[in-house]
Amino acid sequence: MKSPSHPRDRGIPDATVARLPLYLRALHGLAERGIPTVSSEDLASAAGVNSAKLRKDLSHLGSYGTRGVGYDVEYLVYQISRELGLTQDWAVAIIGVGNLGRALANYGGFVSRGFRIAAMLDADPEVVGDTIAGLNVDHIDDLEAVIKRRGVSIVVLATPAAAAQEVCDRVVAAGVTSILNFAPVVLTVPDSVDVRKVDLSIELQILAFHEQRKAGGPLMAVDTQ
Amino acid sequence: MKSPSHPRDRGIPDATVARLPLYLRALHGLAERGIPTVSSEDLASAAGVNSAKLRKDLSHLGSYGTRGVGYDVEYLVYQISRELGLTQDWAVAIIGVGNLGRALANYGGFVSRGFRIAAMLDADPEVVGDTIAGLNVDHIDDLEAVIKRRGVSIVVLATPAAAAQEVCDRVVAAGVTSILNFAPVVLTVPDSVDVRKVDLSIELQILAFHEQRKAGGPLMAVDTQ
DNA sequence: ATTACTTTGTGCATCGGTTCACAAAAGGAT
DNA sequence: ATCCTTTTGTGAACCGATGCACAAAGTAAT
Repeated sequence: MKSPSHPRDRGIPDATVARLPLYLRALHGLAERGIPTVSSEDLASAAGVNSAKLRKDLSHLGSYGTRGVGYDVEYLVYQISRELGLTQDWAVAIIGVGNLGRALANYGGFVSRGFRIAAMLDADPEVVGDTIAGLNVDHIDDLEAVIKRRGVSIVVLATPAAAAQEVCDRVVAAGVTSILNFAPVVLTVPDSVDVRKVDLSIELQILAFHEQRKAGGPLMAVDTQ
Repeated sequence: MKSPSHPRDRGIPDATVARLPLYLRALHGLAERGIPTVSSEDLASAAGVNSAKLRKDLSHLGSYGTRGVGYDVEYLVYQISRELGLTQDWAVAIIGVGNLGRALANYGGFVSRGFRIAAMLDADPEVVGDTIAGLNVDHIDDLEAVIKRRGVSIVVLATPAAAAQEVCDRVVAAGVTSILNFAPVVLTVPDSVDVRKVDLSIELQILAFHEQRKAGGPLMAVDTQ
Protein backbone atom coordinates (compact mmCIF):
# COMPACT_ATOMS: atom_id res chain seq x y z
CA MET A 1 0.00 0.00 0.00
CA LYS A 2 1.58 3.23 -1.13
CA SER A 3 0.60 6.55 0.31
CA PRO A 4 -0.88 8.54 -2.57
CA SER A 5 -1.14 11.69 -0.48
CA HIS A 6 2.61 12.14 -0.33
CA PRO A 7 3.83 13.84 -3.50
CA ARG A 8 7.43 12.71 -3.10
CA ASP A 9 8.17 9.08 -2.87
CA ARG A 10 10.48 7.85 -0.14
CA GLY A 11 13.46 6.11 -1.64
CA ILE A 12 15.58 8.61 -3.50
CA PRO A 13 18.13 6.94 -5.80
CA ASP A 14 21.67 6.89 -4.40
CA ALA A 15 23.01 8.59 -7.50
CA THR A 16 20.60 11.44 -6.89
CA VAL A 17 21.48 11.77 -3.20
CA ALA A 18 25.15 12.00 -4.17
CA ARG A 19 24.41 14.96 -6.43
CA LEU A 20 22.13 16.93 -4.13
CA PRO A 21 25.08 18.47 -2.27
CA LEU A 22 26.40 19.63 -5.62
CA TYR A 23 23.16 21.38 -6.45
CA LEU A 24 23.05 22.84 -2.99
CA ARG A 25 26.47 24.37 -3.37
CA ALA A 26 25.59 25.84 -6.75
CA LEU A 27 22.37 27.25 -5.30
CA HIS A 28 24.22 28.86 -2.41
CA GLY A 29 26.44 30.55 -4.96
CA LEU A 30 23.42 31.88 -6.82
CA ALA A 31 21.74 33.00 -3.62
CA GLU A 32 24.82 34.96 -2.58
CA ARG A 33 24.74 36.75 -5.90
CA GLY A 34 21.13 37.67 -5.25
CA ILE A 35 19.67 35.61 -8.08
CA PRO A 36 16.05 34.80 -7.15
CA THR A 37 15.20 32.20 -9.78
CA VAL A 38 17.11 29.73 -11.91
CA SER A 39 16.29 27.43 -14.81
CA SER A 40 17.28 23.77 -14.81
CA GLU A 41 19.62 24.57 -17.67
CA ASP A 42 21.53 27.23 -15.73
CA LEU A 43 21.59 25.37 -12.45
CA ALA A 44 22.76 22.24 -14.20
CA SER A 45 25.66 24.01 -15.84
CA ALA A 46 26.62 25.63 -12.53
CA ALA A 47 26.67 22.21 -10.93
CA GLY A 48 28.44 20.53 -13.85
CA VAL A 49 25.70 18.11 -14.88
CA ASN A 50 23.21 18.04 -17.73
CA SER A 51 19.79 19.57 -17.32
CA ALA A 52 17.70 16.44 -17.89
CA LYS A 53 19.52 14.72 -15.08
CA LEU A 54 19.05 17.68 -12.79
CA ARG A 55 15.33 17.84 -13.48
CA LYS A 56 14.89 14.14 -12.88
CA ASP A 57 16.88 14.37 -9.66
CA LEU A 58 14.77 17.24 -8.37
CA SER A 59 11.58 15.48 -9.39
CA HIS A 60 12.43 12.81 -6.84
CA LEU A 61 12.06 15.36 -4.06
CA GLY A 62 8.81 16.78 -5.35
CA SER A 63 7.54 19.26 -7.87
CA TYR A 64 9.28 22.40 -6.76
CA GLY A 65 9.73 24.18 -10.06
CA THR A 66 7.43 26.41 -12.07
CA ARG A 67 7.09 25.63 -15.76
CA GLY A 68 8.07 28.51 -17.96
CA VAL A 69 9.99 30.08 -15.07
CA GLY A 70 12.36 27.75 -13.28
CA TYR A 71 13.14 27.13 -9.62
CA ASP A 72 13.01 29.60 -6.76
CA VAL A 73 16.56 29.58 -5.42
CA GLU A 74 15.78 30.10 -1.73
CA TYR A 75 12.96 27.62 -1.73
CA LEU A 76 15.01 24.96 -3.46
CA VAL A 77 17.90 25.51 -1.04
CA TYR A 78 15.50 24.86 1.79
CA GLN A 79 13.96 21.77 0.23
CA ILE A 80 17.29 20.16 -0.59
CA SER A 81 18.72 21.06 2.82
CA ARG A 82 15.76 19.49 4.49
CA GLU A 83 15.96 16.38 2.37
CA LEU A 84 19.65 15.96 3.18
CA GLY A 85 18.99 16.57 6.85
CA LEU A 86 20.99 19.78 7.03
CA THR A 87 18.28 21.76 8.76
CA GLN A 88 19.36 20.12 11.99
CA ASP A 89 22.96 20.31 13.12
CA TRP A 90 25.08 17.22 13.39
CA ALA A 91 27.69 16.72 16.05
CA VAL A 92 30.79 15.28 14.40
CA ALA A 93 33.79 13.74 16.14
CA ILE A 94 37.16 13.55 14.44
CA ILE A 95 39.27 10.67 15.63
CA GLY A 96 42.96 10.88 14.86
CA VAL A 97 44.59 14.28 15.09
CA GLY A 98 47.43 13.81 12.66
CA ASN A 99 47.92 16.08 9.69
CA LEU A 100 44.71 14.95 8.12
CA GLY A 101 42.59 15.27 11.25
CA ARG A 102 43.93 18.78 11.76
CA ALA A 103 43.22 19.70 8.17
CA LEU A 104 39.67 18.44 8.46
CA ALA A 105 39.10 20.35 11.69
CA ASN A 106 40.20 23.55 10.01
CA TYR A 107 38.52 22.86 6.70
CA GLY A 108 35.94 25.57 6.23
CA GLY A 109 33.42 23.75 4.07
CA PHE A 110 33.41 20.97 6.60
CA VAL A 111 31.98 22.94 9.45
CA SER A 112 29.86 25.24 7.35
CA ARG A 113 26.28 24.13 7.06
CA GLY A 114 24.64 21.58 9.26
CA PHE A 115 27.82 20.16 10.76
CA ARG A 116 29.61 21.04 13.95
CA ILE A 117 32.83 19.51 15.15
CA ALA A 118 31.95 18.47 18.66
CA ALA A 119 35.04 16.49 19.59
CA MET A 120 38.55 15.57 18.56
CA LEU A 121 40.26 12.51 19.93
CA ASP A 122 43.68 10.92 19.71
CA ALA A 123 45.72 8.22 21.41
CA ASP A 124 48.99 10.19 21.48
CA PRO A 125 49.48 11.85 24.90
CA GLU A 126 51.61 14.42 23.08
CA VAL A 127 48.59 15.94 21.30
CA VAL A 128 45.90 15.23 23.90
CA GLY A 129 45.11 18.53 25.60
CA ASP A 130 46.17 20.61 22.58
CA THR A 131 43.68 23.07 21.20
CA ILE A 132 42.91 22.63 17.52
CA ALA A 133 40.42 24.80 15.69
CA GLY A 134 39.31 26.07 19.07
CA LEU A 135 38.65 22.61 20.41
CA ASN A 136 40.40 20.62 23.10
CA VAL A 137 41.75 17.23 22.03
CA ASP A 138 40.47 14.41 24.23
CA HIS A 139 42.08 11.07 24.88
CA ILE A 140 40.74 8.11 22.96
CA ASP A 141 40.19 6.30 26.27
CA ASP A 142 37.27 8.65 26.86
CA LEU A 143 35.74 7.84 23.49
CA GLU A 144 32.49 6.36 24.74
CA ALA A 145 31.92 9.09 27.32
CA VAL A 146 32.65 11.89 24.86
CA ILE A 147 30.34 10.44 22.23
CA LYS A 148 27.50 10.10 24.67
CA ARG A 149 27.98 13.41 26.46
CA ARG A 150 28.25 15.51 23.30
CA GLY A 151 25.63 13.70 21.29
CA VAL A 152 28.02 12.71 18.52
CA SER A 153 26.20 10.94 15.71
CA ILE A 154 28.78 11.05 12.92
CA VAL A 155 32.40 10.01 13.32
CA VAL A 156 35.28 10.87 11.02
CA LEU A 157 38.07 8.31 11.20
CA ALA A 158 41.45 9.82 10.43
CA THR A 159 43.58 7.34 12.35
CA PRO A 160 46.46 5.26 11.01
CA ALA A 161 45.27 2.21 9.10
CA ALA A 162 46.38 -0.17 11.82
CA ALA A 163 44.16 1.43 14.46
CA ALA A 164 41.09 2.02 12.32
CA GLN A 165 39.21 -1.24 12.80
CA GLU A 166 39.64 -1.28 16.56
CA VAL A 167 38.51 2.30 16.93
CA CYS A 168 35.67 1.62 14.54
CA ASP A 169 34.46 -1.27 16.68
CA ARG A 170 34.39 0.92 19.77
CA VAL A 171 32.61 3.70 17.92
CA VAL A 172 29.97 1.30 16.67
CA ALA A 173 29.58 -0.23 20.12
CA ALA A 174 29.00 3.29 21.42
CA GLY A 175 26.00 3.54 19.13
CA VAL A 176 27.31 5.58 16.20
CA THR A 177 25.87 4.47 12.87
CA SER A 178 27.54 6.86 10.41
CA ILE A 179 31.26 6.80 9.76
CA LEU A 180 33.43 8.65 7.29
CA ASN A 181 36.61 6.64 6.93
CA PHE A 182 39.89 8.13 5.70
CA ALA A 183 42.02 5.18 6.75
CA PRO A 184 43.04 2.95 3.85
CA VAL A 185 41.41 -0.22 5.17
CA VAL A 186 38.17 -2.05 4.55
CA LEU A 187 36.16 -1.65 7.74
CA THR A 188 33.93 -4.44 8.94
CA VAL A 189 30.71 -3.16 10.48
CA PRO A 190 27.16 -4.38 11.05
CA ASP A 191 24.71 -3.78 8.21
CA SER A 192 22.98 -1.09 10.20
CA VAL A 193 26.07 1.11 10.10
CA ASP A 194 26.88 3.35 7.12
CA VAL A 195 30.50 3.73 6.19
CA ARG A 196 31.67 6.07 3.48
CA LYS A 197 35.25 5.84 2.37
CA VAL A 198 37.53 8.57 1.10
CA ASP A 199 40.81 7.26 -0.18
CA LEU A 200 43.17 9.84 -1.53
CA SER A 201 45.58 7.39 -3.06
CA ILE A 202 42.83 5.61 -4.96
CA GLU A 203 41.87 8.82 -6.69
CA LEU A 204 45.48 9.36 -7.70
CA GLN A 205 45.71 5.84 -9.07
CA ILE A 206 42.63 6.34 -11.19
CA LEU A 207 44.16 9.51 -12.58
CA ALA A 208 47.39 7.67 -13.31
CA PHE A 209 45.47 5.03 -15.23
CA HIS A 210 43.91 7.60 -17.53
CA GLU A 211 47.11 9.59 -17.80
CA GLN A 212 48.93 6.47 -18.90
CA ARG A 213 46.29 5.87 -21.54
CA LYS A 214 46.67 9.37 -22.88
CA ALA A 215 50.45 9.32 -22.82
CA GLY A 216 51.25 5.76 -23.77
CA GLY A 217 48.10 4.90 -25.70
CA PRO A 218 48.93 6.43 -29.07
CA LEU A 219 52.37 4.85 -28.97
CA MET A 220 51.32 1.41 -27.82
CA ALA A 221 47.94 0.86 -29.40
CA VAL A 222 48.19 0.92 -33.14
CA ASP A 223 44.54 0.12 -33.67
CA THR A 224 43.01 2.84 -31.52
CA GLN A 225 41.21 4.55 -34.38
CA MET B 1 39.11 -3.67 -36.95
CA LYS B 2 39.86 -5.17 -33.57
CA SER B 3 43.11 -6.82 -32.72
CA PRO B 4 42.29 -10.45 -31.98
CA SER B 5 45.85 -11.19 -30.91
CA HIS B 6 45.54 -9.14 -27.74
CA PRO B 7 43.92 -11.22 -25.02
CA ARG B 8 42.78 -8.19 -23.01
CA ASP B 9 40.58 -5.71 -24.70
CA ARG B 10 41.40 -2.06 -24.41
CA GLY B 11 38.59 -0.20 -22.75
CA ILE B 12 38.30 -1.30 -19.13
CA PRO B 13 35.00 -0.17 -17.55
CA ASP B 14 35.32 2.86 -15.28
CA ALA B 15 33.74 0.98 -12.40
CA THR B 16 36.43 -1.67 -12.72
CA VAL B 17 39.27 0.84 -12.86
CA ALA B 18 37.94 2.43 -9.67
CA ARG B 19 38.17 -0.92 -7.90
CA LEU B 20 41.59 -2.02 -9.10
CA PRO B 21 43.39 0.07 -6.44
CA LEU B 22 41.26 -1.70 -3.84
CA TYR B 23 42.35 -5.10 -5.06
CA LEU B 24 45.92 -3.92 -5.23
CA ARG B 25 45.89 -2.84 -1.61
CA ALA B 26 44.36 -6.14 -0.51
CA LEU B 27 46.98 -8.01 -2.52
CA HIS B 28 49.81 -6.05 -0.95
CA GLY B 29 48.45 -7.07 2.42
CA LEU B 30 48.45 -10.72 1.42
CA ALA B 31 51.92 -10.47 -0.09
CA GLU B 32 53.30 -9.01 3.15
CA ARG B 33 51.87 -11.96 5.02
CA GLY B 34 53.66 -14.28 2.62
CA ILE B 35 50.53 -15.74 1.06
CA PRO B 36 51.46 -16.99 -2.42
CA THR B 37 48.03 -17.67 -3.89
CA VAL B 38 44.52 -16.44 -3.31
CA SER B 39 41.04 -17.41 -4.50
CA SER B 40 38.59 -14.87 -5.88
CA GLU B 41 36.44 -15.51 -2.83
CA ASP B 42 39.16 -14.62 -0.34
CA LEU B 43 40.52 -11.68 -2.29
CA ALA B 44 37.03 -10.32 -2.75
CA SER B 45 36.28 -10.43 0.94
CA ALA B 46 39.62 -8.78 1.74
CA ALA B 47 38.73 -6.00 -0.68
CA GLY B 48 35.15 -5.73 0.46
CA VAL B 49 33.39 -6.72 -2.77
CA ASN B 50 31.67 -9.90 -3.92
CA SER B 51 33.60 -12.55 -5.76
CA ALA B 52 31.66 -12.51 -9.02
CA LYS B 53 32.42 -8.83 -9.42
CA LEU B 54 36.06 -9.37 -8.66
CA ARG B 55 36.37 -12.14 -11.21
CA LYS B 56 34.65 -10.10 -13.88
CA ASP B 57 36.86 -7.12 -13.09
CA LEU B 58 40.03 -9.17 -13.37
CA SER B 59 38.81 -10.82 -16.54
CA HIS B 60 38.96 -7.40 -18.18
CA LEU B 61 42.72 -7.34 -17.71
CA GLY B 62 43.26 -10.84 -19.00
CA SER B 63 43.12 -14.40 -17.83
CA TYR B 64 45.55 -14.35 -14.95
CA GLY B 65 44.00 -16.96 -12.69
CA THR B 66 44.28 -20.73 -12.58
CA ARG B 67 41.06 -22.68 -12.33
CA GLY B 68 40.87 -24.85 -9.27
CA VAL B 69 43.70 -22.84 -7.67
CA GLY B 70 43.19 -19.09 -7.71
CA TYR B 71 45.48 -16.18 -8.48
CA ASP B 72 49.19 -15.87 -7.89
CA VAL B 73 49.50 -12.90 -5.56
CA GLU B 74 52.80 -11.48 -6.83
CA TYR B 75 51.86 -11.89 -10.45
CA LEU B 76 48.49 -10.25 -9.98
CA VAL B 77 50.08 -7.34 -8.11
CA TYR B 78 52.34 -6.82 -11.08
CA GLN B 79 49.55 -7.04 -13.64
CA ILE B 80 47.26 -4.62 -11.84
CA SER B 81 50.14 -2.22 -11.15
CA ARG B 82 51.06 -2.25 -14.77
CA GLU B 83 47.48 -1.71 -15.87
CA LEU B 84 47.10 1.25 -13.53
CA GLY B 85 50.39 2.70 -14.66
CA LEU B 86 52.10 2.34 -11.32
CA THR B 87 55.20 0.67 -12.67
CA GLN B 88 56.41 4.09 -13.68
CA ASP B 89 56.68 6.88 -11.16
CA TRP B 90 54.53 9.94 -11.42
CA ALA B 91 55.69 13.40 -10.44
CA VAL B 92 52.92 15.09 -8.50
CA ALA B 93 52.67 18.77 -7.61
CA ILE B 94 50.57 19.94 -4.69
CA ILE B 95 49.27 23.46 -5.10
CA GLY B 96 48.06 25.16 -1.96
CA VAL B 97 50.00 24.53 1.22
CA GLY B 98 47.26 25.07 3.76
CA ASN B 99 46.31 22.43 6.27
CA LEU B 100 45.08 20.13 3.58
CA GLY B 101 48.08 20.50 1.32
CA ARG B 102 50.37 19.78 4.28
CA ALA B 103 48.34 16.76 5.24
CA LEU B 104 48.52 15.40 1.71
CA ALA B 105 52.27 15.96 1.54
CA ASN B 106 52.75 13.96 4.72
CA TYR B 107 50.14 11.32 3.92
CA GLY B 108 52.00 8.04 3.69
CA GLY B 109 49.76 6.18 1.28
CA PHE B 110 49.97 9.11 -1.03
CA VAL B 111 53.64 8.88 -1.75
CA SER B 112 53.91 5.13 -1.44
CA ARG B 113 53.75 3.33 -4.71
CA GLY B 114 54.17 4.97 -8.06
CA PHE B 115 53.78 8.55 -6.91
CA ARG B 116 56.37 11.09 -5.88
CA ILE B 117 55.67 14.58 -4.65
CA ALA B 118 57.89 16.66 -6.87
CA ALA B 119 56.73 20.15 -5.96
CA MET B 120 54.66 22.18 -3.57
CA LEU B 121 53.47 25.65 -4.45
CA ASP B 122 51.62 28.46 -2.72
CA ALA B 123 50.83 32.12 -3.21
CA ASP B 124 51.42 33.15 0.40
CA PRO B 125 54.96 34.59 0.82
CA GLU B 126 54.70 33.49 4.45
CA VAL B 127 54.91 29.80 3.54
CA VAL B 128 57.01 30.04 0.36
CA GLY B 129 60.48 28.82 1.26
CA ASP B 130 59.26 26.62 4.09
CA THR B 131 60.23 22.97 4.04
CA ILE B 132 57.32 20.54 4.19
CA ALA B 133 57.80 16.81 4.08
CA GLY B 134 61.37 17.47 3.05
CA LEU B 135 60.40 19.66 0.15
CA ASN B 136 60.85 23.37 -0.42
CA VAL B 137 57.67 25.34 -1.11
CA ASP B 138 57.88 27.32 -4.33
CA HIS B 139 55.99 30.45 -5.25
CA ILE B 140 52.99 30.03 -7.49
CA ASP B 141 54.50 32.59 -9.88
CA ASP B 142 56.99 29.92 -10.88
CA LEU B 143 54.24 27.39 -11.60
CA GLU B 144 54.95 26.91 -15.27
CA ALA B 145 58.70 26.65 -14.82
CA VAL B 146 58.41 24.18 -11.94
CA ILE B 147 55.98 21.97 -13.83
CA LYS B 148 58.22 21.84 -16.85
CA ARG B 149 61.52 21.45 -15.02
CA ARG B 150 60.37 18.65 -12.72
CA GLY B 151 58.25 16.80 -15.23
CA VAL B 152 55.04 17.15 -13.24
CA SER B 153 52.19 15.31 -14.90
CA ILE B 154 49.59 15.20 -12.12
CA VAL B 155 48.51 18.20 -10.09
CA VAL B 156 46.69 18.17 -6.77
CA LEU B 157 44.69 21.34 -6.21
CA ALA B 158 44.35 22.18 -2.54
CA THR B 159 43.84 25.91 -2.90
CA PRO B 160 40.94 27.98 -1.59
CA ALA B 161 37.85 27.70 -3.76
CA ALA B 162 38.23 31.26 -5.04
CA ALA B 163 41.67 30.59 -6.50
CA ALA B 164 41.06 27.13 -7.91
CA GLN B 165 39.79 27.96 -11.40
CA GLU B 166 42.54 30.48 -12.12
CA VAL B 167 45.27 28.13 -10.95
CA CYS B 168 43.62 25.32 -12.87
CA ASP B 169 43.71 27.35 -16.08
CA ARG B 170 47.42 27.98 -15.67
CA VAL B 171 48.09 24.34 -14.89
CA VAL B 172 46.21 23.24 -17.98
CA ALA B 173 47.97 25.84 -20.11
CA ALA B 174 51.25 24.39 -18.84
CA GLY B 175 50.27 21.06 -20.35
CA VAL B 176 49.04 19.09 -17.35
CA THR B 177 46.11 16.81 -18.20
CA SER B 178 45.37 15.14 -14.85
CA ILE B 179 44.06 17.09 -11.88
CA LEU B 180 42.88 15.99 -8.47
CA ASN B 181 40.69 18.78 -7.14
CA PHE B 182 40.01 19.29 -3.45
CA ALA B 183 38.55 22.77 -3.85
CA PRO B 184 34.77 22.85 -3.60
CA VAL B 185 34.16 24.28 -7.07
CA VAL B 186 33.23 22.89 -10.46
CA LEU B 187 36.32 23.32 -12.59
CA THR B 188 35.97 24.12 -16.27
CA VAL B 189 38.61 22.37 -18.36
CA PRO B 190 39.03 21.17 -21.95
CA ASP B 191 37.74 17.66 -22.69
CA SER B 192 41.27 16.38 -22.96
CA VAL B 193 41.90 17.06 -19.27
CA ASP B 194 40.84 14.63 -16.55
CA VAL B 195 39.61 16.12 -13.31
CA ARG B 196 38.75 14.02 -10.30
CA LYS B 197 37.02 15.67 -7.43
CA VAL B 198 37.26 14.91 -3.74
CA ASP B 199 34.79 16.83 -1.69
CA LEU B 200 34.88 16.14 2.00
CA SER B 201 31.70 18.00 2.80
CA ILE B 202 29.73 16.11 0.17
CA GLU B 203 30.58 12.82 1.81
CA LEU B 204 29.39 14.16 5.15
CA GLN B 205 26.14 15.34 3.62
CA ILE B 206 25.46 11.93 2.14
CA LEU B 207 26.03 10.40 5.56
CA ALA B 208 23.69 12.92 7.11
CA PHE B 209 21.00 11.97 4.64
CA HIS B 210 21.16 8.32 5.58
CA GLU B 211 21.52 9.08 9.26
CA GLN B 212 18.38 11.19 9.10
CA ARG B 213 16.53 8.33 7.47
CA LYS B 214 17.59 5.94 10.18
CA ALA B 215 16.85 8.32 13.03
CA GLY B 216 13.77 10.16 11.82
CA GLY B 217 12.38 7.64 9.35
CA PRO B 218 10.51 5.31 11.72
CA LEU B 219 8.96 8.27 13.49
CA MET B 220 7.97 10.25 10.44
CA ALA B 221 6.99 7.68 7.87
CA VAL B 222 4.01 5.70 9.09
CA ASP B 223 3.70 3.74 5.89
CA THR B 224 7.27 2.43 5.64
CA GLN B 225 6.23 -1.17 6.08
C1' DA C 1 -9.39 34.97 -24.94
C1' DT C 2 -6.11 33.47 -28.01
C1' DT C 3 -1.53 32.86 -29.48
C1' DA C 4 3.35 32.40 -28.90
C1' DC C 5 6.96 31.21 -26.05
C1' DT C 6 9.43 29.14 -22.19
C1' DT C 7 10.61 25.54 -19.14
C1' DT C 8 9.31 21.78 -16.20
C1' DG C 9 8.27 16.90 -15.33
C1' DT C 10 8.32 12.34 -17.20
C1' DG C 11 7.60 8.14 -20.40
C1' DC C 12 10.61 5.49 -22.86
C1' DA C 13 14.63 3.68 -25.00
C1' DT C 14 19.29 2.81 -23.95
C1' DC C 15 23.40 1.92 -21.58
C1' DG C 16 26.59 0.38 -18.18
C1' DG C 17 27.14 -2.37 -14.26
C1' DT C 18 25.91 -6.20 -11.13
C1' DT C 19 24.69 -10.76 -10.05
C1' DC C 20 23.50 -15.42 -11.00
C1' DA C 21 24.63 -19.72 -12.35
C1' DC C 22 27.16 -22.93 -14.92
C1' DA C 23 30.37 -24.91 -18.36
C1' DA C 24 35.25 -25.26 -18.85
C1' DA C 25 39.66 -25.99 -16.92
C1' DA C 26 42.91 -27.34 -13.67
C1' DG C 27 44.71 -30.38 -9.82
C1' DG C 28 44.64 -34.36 -6.83
C1' DA C 29 43.23 -38.91 -5.59
C1' DT C 30 42.45 -43.60 -6.64
C1' DA D 1 43.43 -43.16 -17.04
C1' DT D 2 39.26 -41.85 -14.83
C1' DC D 3 36.72 -39.53 -11.35
C1' DC D 4 36.00 -35.96 -8.05
C1' DT D 5 36.74 -31.44 -6.24
C1' DT D 6 37.81 -26.79 -6.67
C1' DT D 7 37.67 -22.45 -8.77
C1' DT D 8 37.92 -19.57 -12.78
C1' DG D 9 35.86 -17.06 -16.66
C1' DT D 10 31.68 -15.71 -18.85
C1' DG D 11 26.88 -15.80 -21.07
C1' DA D 12 22.67 -14.03 -19.89
C1' DA D 13 19.17 -11.97 -17.02
C1' DC D 14 18.46 -8.19 -14.26
C1' DC D 15 18.68 -3.62 -12.29
C1' DG D 16 19.49 1.13 -11.79
C1' DA D 17 20.90 5.30 -14.03
C1' DT D 18 21.16 8.27 -18.10
C1' DG D 19 19.52 11.03 -21.79
C1' DC D 20 16.20 12.00 -25.36
C1' DA D 21 12.25 14.12 -26.63
C1' DC D 22 7.77 15.80 -25.89
C1' DA D 23 3.32 16.76 -23.63
C1' DA D 24 1.74 19.52 -19.91
C1' DA D 25 1.78 23.73 -17.54
C1' DG D 26 2.96 27.94 -16.81
C1' DT D 27 4.03 33.26 -18.42
C1' DA D 28 3.62 37.20 -21.44
C1' DA D 29 1.90 39.74 -25.13
C1' DT D 30 -1.65 41.06 -28.30
